[in-house]
Amino acid sequence: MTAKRILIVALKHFSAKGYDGTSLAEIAGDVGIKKPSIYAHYKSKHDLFLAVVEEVAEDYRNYRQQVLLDTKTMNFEQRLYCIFESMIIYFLQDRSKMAFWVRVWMFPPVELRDTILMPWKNLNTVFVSIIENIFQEGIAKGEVRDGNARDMANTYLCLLDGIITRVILTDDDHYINMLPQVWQCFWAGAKA
Amino acid sequence: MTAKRILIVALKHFSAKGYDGTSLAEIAGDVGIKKPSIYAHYKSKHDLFLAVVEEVAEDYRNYRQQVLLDTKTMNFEQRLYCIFESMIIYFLQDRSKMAFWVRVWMFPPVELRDTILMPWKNLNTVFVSIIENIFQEGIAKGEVRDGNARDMANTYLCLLDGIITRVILTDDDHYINMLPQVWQCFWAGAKA
DNA sequence: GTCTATAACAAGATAGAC
DNA sequence: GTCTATCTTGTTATAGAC
Repeated sequence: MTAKRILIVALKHFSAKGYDGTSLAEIAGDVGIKKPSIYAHYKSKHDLFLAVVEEVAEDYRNYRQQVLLDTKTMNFEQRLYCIFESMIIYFLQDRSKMAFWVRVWMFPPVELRDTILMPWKNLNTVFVSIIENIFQEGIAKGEVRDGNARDMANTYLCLLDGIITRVILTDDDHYINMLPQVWQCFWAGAKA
Repeated sequence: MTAKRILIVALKHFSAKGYDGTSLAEIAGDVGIKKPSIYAHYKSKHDLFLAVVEEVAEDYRNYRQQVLLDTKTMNFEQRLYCIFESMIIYFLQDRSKMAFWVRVWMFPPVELRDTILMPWKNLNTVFVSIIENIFQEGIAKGEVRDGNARDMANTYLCLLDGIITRVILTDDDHYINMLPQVWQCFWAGAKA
């Protein structure tokens, strides 16, 4: 199906050069068709971009849900680390997808900002709550030190974002290799 | 000086809409001049953009150096937290500058990628080393738990990046308010 | 230094043949 | 569904008057 091929190529271009930096002619050329043919599948550039966003968001939702399900029986540290690692691996396995993802959420095209950001904020709020609950259970069972579960969840997610941020800026596997050490620092703390 | 006014307005537009999403006509209009007048001060759009990058980088370099100097006499936790907080405050005090900064380093315009990223990588490497040294001293003096100083420095910087990332996505002061709690989580660890 | 006018071009989008 | 041809608009950039 041509529509799908356009979608895949569009993702690659949008992730590398952004919405404004990508032309439909480039996408068409890469697909092997001419520019006007795109309009047989998507009614505008906006429309194509939103389709890519939806595709990527759907994929992410499914993956995240699966990870949360697969780790359900683990103990707290194991589960938190496994979720942590899985999210990094998800983004690393397809750097185009990762770059697109981060670029869209941080710097969406102005005209589409509200359309795009609304569902994401919800997606994020849900995730904070889930992680918070895991910390809460950990505290209740004595596997996590006493403290505010929401603060811990936010720290956890900031650390996750930070690693993803730095992974985007490097081409090597430096940050995936030091994941266990970073986790160890978070888990054990810095205090003597 | 008109050149300076153009620079300030350009920063605002580039940070909100990116390089490709900003036209010289918009900038000129906001400054109160016509589009061709910009060429009396900057020889191209590239040139103007690079001037903004240099301005922002210079400001950041100076600020960071000052912070490192001002905190030199503090004890380790105090100093690490103070640097941490200062960097967040720096970006919060001017959200335009923060957004521009992050956007440029994460998603520079493709044609300027190499020009822009080379000096930044160096800027970052230096910072990692400085933070690593502080952790190293902390370990030596027993104020920081025994461990790898470089890993701690990387964790520290990932957390910093993560907070900045999340601050960009929210309009309120949520993340600056919970800074002490996030720091507490990092410093004390999550382990029971 | 700033302006008007304009060149030169690339972009998104549409019409209509096949 | 894909093409060629075309429209319209917006872009960077320059020429030359004031």
